[in-house]
Amino acid sequence: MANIYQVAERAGVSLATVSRVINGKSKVAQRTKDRVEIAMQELGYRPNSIAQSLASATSNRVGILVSVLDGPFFSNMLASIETTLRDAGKHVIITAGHSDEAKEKEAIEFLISCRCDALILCIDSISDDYLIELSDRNVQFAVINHQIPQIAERCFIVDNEQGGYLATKSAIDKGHKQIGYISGPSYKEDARLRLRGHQRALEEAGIEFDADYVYCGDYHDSSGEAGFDYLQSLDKSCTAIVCGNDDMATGVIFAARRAGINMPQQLSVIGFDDLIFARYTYPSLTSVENPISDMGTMAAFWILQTVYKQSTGNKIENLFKTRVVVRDSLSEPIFINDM
Amino acid sequence: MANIYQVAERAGVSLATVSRVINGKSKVAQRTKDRVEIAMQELGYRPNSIAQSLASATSNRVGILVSVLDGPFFSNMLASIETTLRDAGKHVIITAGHSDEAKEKEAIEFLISCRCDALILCIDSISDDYLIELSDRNVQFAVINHQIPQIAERCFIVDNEQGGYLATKSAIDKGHKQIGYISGPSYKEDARLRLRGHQRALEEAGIEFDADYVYCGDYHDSSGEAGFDYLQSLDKSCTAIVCGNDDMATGVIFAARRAGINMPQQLSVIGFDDLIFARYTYPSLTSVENPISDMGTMAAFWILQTVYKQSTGNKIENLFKTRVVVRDSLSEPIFINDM
DNA sequence: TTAACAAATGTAAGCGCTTTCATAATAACT
DNA sequence: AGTTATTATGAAAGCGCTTACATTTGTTAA
Repeated sequence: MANIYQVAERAGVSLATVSRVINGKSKVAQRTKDRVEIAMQELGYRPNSIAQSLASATSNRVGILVSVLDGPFFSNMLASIETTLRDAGKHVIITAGHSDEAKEKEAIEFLISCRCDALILCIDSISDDYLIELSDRNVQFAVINHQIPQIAERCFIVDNEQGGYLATKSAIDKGHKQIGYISGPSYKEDARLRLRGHQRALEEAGIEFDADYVYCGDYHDSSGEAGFDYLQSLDKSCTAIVCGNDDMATGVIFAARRAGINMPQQLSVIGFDDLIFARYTYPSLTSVENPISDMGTMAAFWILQTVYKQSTGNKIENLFKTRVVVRDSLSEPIFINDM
Repeated sequence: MANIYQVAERAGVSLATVSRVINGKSKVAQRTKDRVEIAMQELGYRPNSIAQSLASATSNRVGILVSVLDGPFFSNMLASIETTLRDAGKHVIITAGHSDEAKEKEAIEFLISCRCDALILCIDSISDDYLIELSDRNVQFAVINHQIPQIAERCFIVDNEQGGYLATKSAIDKGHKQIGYISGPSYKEDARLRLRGHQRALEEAGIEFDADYVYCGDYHDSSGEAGFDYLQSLDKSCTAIVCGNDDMATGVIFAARRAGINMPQQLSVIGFDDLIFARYTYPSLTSVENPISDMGTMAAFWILQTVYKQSTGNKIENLFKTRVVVRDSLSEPIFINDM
């Protein structure tokens, strides 16, 4: 493949001029520019991005760390990040951290050693301190789904409290009063915030919060099943169960069907994340939309503006609001007299 | 970050020697090697992969083209490719072609201009001729899910005919005789092969093939619904419907439930691909496993061996067999006398 | 016409490595 | 010890660009 010298020779200019027309920064006379462009055309020239990177000390690479590559949660986000960054001529290097602190750190170091200009991190297990240290080391990065006050401007998060609030409120609005809640693990900030939103919705509706009606799961469907069994065992059974995520909601639906419960007539179920399969469950799952892919795009914009000094014309928002996507799993409760 | 000169200076050797210990190819005396390694340690040195690429004319990049990044079909494959290649120290650049010929070509050219050493292509719309031309241009690439006789050794495909055969056979084995088939679009090779497998299974069981019981869909769930409606309108209604993929099978399940049909008692449904949501449908979907992620891994191995001359110790297989994953949507038919 | 300045282009030094070839050090022989 | 075959190391060119600086060309005003 042709290189810059050959283009320069063919166009009868020096290689510096060719470089100028490639980068379009400094001024080149229109006539010379045309000549160079024709020469590039004729030779099928493509700048060697590796040489460009070496010479300019900018790799045009952005590293992405997600906990898992497969699974529906991140793939939309990856897709939108990739599109945004590719349009800006950046390459994306994707790695998985598998929710393990050592692996996450290793992945970050890998991305740094790839000379990424910036990182987008969806971390699970890494401490805030490590990230703050990274930021002190002058590593450029954005964080998705995790709030760190010291570096808030580079954190992009969903309003989990609001999501939890909306989920429970949508049940209350339908007339539910006995509402169970299956939470994610309490060491996770998002799980705590969603639960807090749930409480606020109850409070606001004048329904007393009863900790017995909260089951603490682990975000996997099996704990949804366990949570359902637990909630069933209580004195007053719930007419609705709000879950910290869709996986657990699926577990609830499984277990409830196994128990011969009619949904949504006897039991409404609400999830969180609105994953792709929410529409495939039966009944199809009402869920709180998690705008993870918008957050990815925003993080990409932030990087383009902050790191690459490109003005994308987008206003940077750090906090994303949720909304409830209503499907069949939520309906008015049926009150059966005196059971 | 330290560079190779600083390491050389600290270790009291020339940079050539440092380069040798980095690459581990040529011999270096143990004593010098130790000194260099200590120096690298002390300086926290990491070779600059960009400079390495430029000097060695190997980018260590592998480009991946899939039709869509989101969606469950490719994400497993991406994950396994990424893992395999990263373990071998290669970077992965991922692009999406969106099932559009122009975009797919553009994506390929993008990957080439990224100086990828090799490509893994999951193409939808690009002609064989273009790929053969690519291969003549000496571009190294593997193709997944598409068979091109002239370059068969770099094509990794699933045995679609066998998959179609197994799907229908599993219905026949349960006692079904009236089996409808909803095919993917006939311009797609995989759709044709799956249908051919279906025919073979019927033949083998002595069931006469009736083209009326084949509906040609487009691989989307809406065409599953349409296919169901069509098959219902026929004289003899089917006790089982075999579908060219899971999306259409989902459509069948939706439409059948809307029509008040009990599954699987009155109707068995079989899909193809065994996507993640197959277990979330109700009834959960029996489906033919599509080992797409194994094919991805194999393509990665092939590249490591062929392009990078690393012996991975894996035997390269080009054809992948399928198996049926049995779930609730398949059962014995109930024959109702004289309806 | 020419001095004074701006705009366009060229020159050349890197960027941090790999790799060929030459040289120095060591080992293995008479 | 002297010669030759091996092995370890160093010197230097080059990968294809970017960019600071130098030089040339073009433009304008006196």
